Amino acid sequence: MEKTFEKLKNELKNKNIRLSHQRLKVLEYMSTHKTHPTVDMIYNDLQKEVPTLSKTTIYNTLDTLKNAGLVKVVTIEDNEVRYDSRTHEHGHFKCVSCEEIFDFDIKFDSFATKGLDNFKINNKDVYFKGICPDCSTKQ
Amino acid sequence: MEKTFEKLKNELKNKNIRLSHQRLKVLEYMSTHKTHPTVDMIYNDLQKEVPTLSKTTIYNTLDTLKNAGLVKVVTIEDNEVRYDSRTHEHGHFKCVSCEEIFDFDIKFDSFATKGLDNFKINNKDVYFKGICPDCSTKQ
DNA sequence: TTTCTAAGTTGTAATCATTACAAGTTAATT
DNA sequence: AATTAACTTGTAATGATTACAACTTAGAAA
Repeated sequence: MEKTFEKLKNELKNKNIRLSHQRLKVLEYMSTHKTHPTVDMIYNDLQKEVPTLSKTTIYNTLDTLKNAGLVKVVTIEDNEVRYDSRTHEHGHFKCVSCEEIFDFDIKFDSFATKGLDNFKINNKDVYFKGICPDCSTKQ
Repeated sequence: MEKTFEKLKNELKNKNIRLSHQRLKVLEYMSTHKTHPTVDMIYNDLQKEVPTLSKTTIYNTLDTLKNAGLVKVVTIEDNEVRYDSRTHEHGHFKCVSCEEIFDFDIKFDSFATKGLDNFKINNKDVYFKGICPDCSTKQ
């Protein structure tokens, strides 16, 4: 069940976050591009529509959206930060060949963990790396 | 079953990686400090023993050790990279209050995943965030 | 042991992502 | 339409990581 741009817009309104032109553009971009983009990808794409857009604004906006729970940060590699607007629980798989990031379903409750009694868990991330089917057959 | 420094040293030898003084110092540090240190922490601590040590060497060495499978990179936050010499399968929990990273046992096979048929998985990372028991009681 | 050399180390400089900041602009309330 | 706190922008500062060239060394060979 994906959230539409309109729904996301309402969520911002409800949280008293101003609906600036730039913010809405970034939000719309995130809701239509499920590619786990980097700041640079967002910047390069959106600049075509909004030439005055600043990269600082994208950083600020993503931070705002992150705090509002509308986007998630994906740190699957140590040298790039990606953003994800799918906020339901799922895992991330990065193909080390084509660099694409795939979402996959995962039941966090199914984890058999030991040694976390009395730990308050607020956030769970599951990152896999390997080769995607397309890249496997190409080799 | 933790690997001793001697065992790690042999693993380097077997992989034809030269046993330079600096490399052995970093390796020894990693095998005795299970704190998931950053490059800076390693640098600051080791400089006391090896004053001429360069930060570049630490980056190079950690990269070598990573490729040799003797250390793992932990990217639980988007603004710091940590290193781990425990290479058996386990998860990482970061306390957002005291910033400490805890290891926990987890059976990767217990994951119920959907949508990863035909994906070759080479690497799995599980990152949790929250509050550790000590910080919970202090509040 | 001594010699030799490919590989490793070092310090400096370059790069790249992110953040700080001050001046100008705007959403949205009155 | 006026007001103002919040937002945006461009530039500059910061901080982590990488590139590179000169120097040093581990370890093989003689």
